[in-house]
Amino acid sequence: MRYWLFKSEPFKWSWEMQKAKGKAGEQWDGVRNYQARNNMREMKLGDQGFFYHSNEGLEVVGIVEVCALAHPDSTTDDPRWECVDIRALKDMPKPVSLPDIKANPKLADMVLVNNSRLSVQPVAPEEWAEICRMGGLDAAT
DNA sequence: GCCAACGTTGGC
DNA sequence: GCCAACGTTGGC
Repeated sequence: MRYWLFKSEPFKWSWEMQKAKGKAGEQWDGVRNYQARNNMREMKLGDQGFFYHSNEGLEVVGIVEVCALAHPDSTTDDPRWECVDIRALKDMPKPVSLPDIKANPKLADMVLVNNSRLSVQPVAPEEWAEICRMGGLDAAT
């Protein structure tokens, strides 16, 4: 299983909205960036990801799970763009903020720190475990 | 609201 | 295929 990070502006698509979709989940549409799309193509069912609020909040607020493989993005006719479906799994007991992440030497290599503009990013297992720990989650569960 | 960083586009 | 111009993103 691999780990990812999904970034969204809460104005546009917030964690609350994602949770409201429940188990059915929702397609992660609107991505118009090749790197982000390629990341989504590599996702498998059951892969997990952080849900990060950009622009406002600037923190990891929850954990999601991939519940549909990459398929055409229904919000565009352009066949280049695809997206996966994700569903909310659980809240971060304690949201992990960007300053917290930047302040942690173990997370210095995170894509979030070094390429803040990429909206769908891979997360290394060690980084996943560290952020779960910071957020008050046992990484094993 | 500003500005830096990055990705994409298009002319040559 | 290169590179300048432009648009968008996102942190501050």
